[in-house]
Amino acid sequence: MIVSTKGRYALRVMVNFAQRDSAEYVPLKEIAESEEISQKYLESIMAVLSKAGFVDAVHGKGGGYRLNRKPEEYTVGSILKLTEGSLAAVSCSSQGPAACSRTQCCQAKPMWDKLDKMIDDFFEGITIADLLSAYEG
Amino acid sequence: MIVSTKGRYALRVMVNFAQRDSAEYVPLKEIAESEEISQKYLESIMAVLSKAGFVDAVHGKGGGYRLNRKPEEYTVGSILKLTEGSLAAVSCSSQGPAACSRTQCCQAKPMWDKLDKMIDDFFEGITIADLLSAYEG
DNA sequence: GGTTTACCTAGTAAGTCTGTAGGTAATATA
DNA sequence: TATATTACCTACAGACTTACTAGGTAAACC
Repeated sequence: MIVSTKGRYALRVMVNFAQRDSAEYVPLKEIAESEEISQKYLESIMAVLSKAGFVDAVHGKGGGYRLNRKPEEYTVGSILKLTEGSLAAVSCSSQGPAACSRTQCCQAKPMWDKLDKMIDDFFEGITIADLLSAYEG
Repeated sequence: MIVSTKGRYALRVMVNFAQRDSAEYVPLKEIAESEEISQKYLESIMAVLSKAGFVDAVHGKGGGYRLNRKPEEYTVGSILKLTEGSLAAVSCSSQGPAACSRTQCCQAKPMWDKLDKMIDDFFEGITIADLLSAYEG
């Protein structure tokens, strides 16, 4: 599996926002109920989206969250990379602690690299606006 | 991440076999040392490959494992699906306990389906023979 | 001051990943 | 027949991830 509930919930929430009046702030509670997602769990997801500047947030009554760009300006890739951390097909090809010592001689490396690029291109080619209009590829 | 060490080890082992005399049986110990994989962990992977008929196995001295087809007859997809269980991009689109109740109205479903097909086509289009000859796509 | 909202830290039960440990069964060789 | 060599089997375990829950604090509005 490449995309967990965290990324999928983030996408659903962004689509939900996109379906509403773009000027209106919607409280987390309302989104959570509308999407049947645990309110507390959704908090952690909204925190990520808010911190990254994907949504505006205001406190207090009448507050909540709203998109700050047009739906077509959010790629699915940008949302998934933000919430999932990485969309890499294998852990070994990345830099860092999981990096593989056989990278130099790995006969599968070009395959993983090509797959990573294919997946990235795929997700970067789809926007929230595409999902809104019942995306069919 | 979509492919864990289990699947990657399986691929490496299959490539290792393909580089040897196809008639010769190679003991697990030798493969494990050659690939620097834990012998005990590799046992569990070979058990899967053997049970599925991907390799022949014989007990006793002079025994071990060997391929029973030509390298070009093993797709990467068949090996990964066998060892990983599934290559699905999301858990919710599959049948079974993880199935999503929103399948009917899910606006992202066509996207996941298309991605799954893309990944499947990708892996089914590459064979062990391709990896042998330094696959470059 | 009180309500409504976002924001923050911490914990946790269940599952997965990556192995280990210790045996039994089959085959070849002496 | 005895012994070594190999595959095969069951069970466990520590670290990590996933998908939450619990309980607060801070900001904005009335």
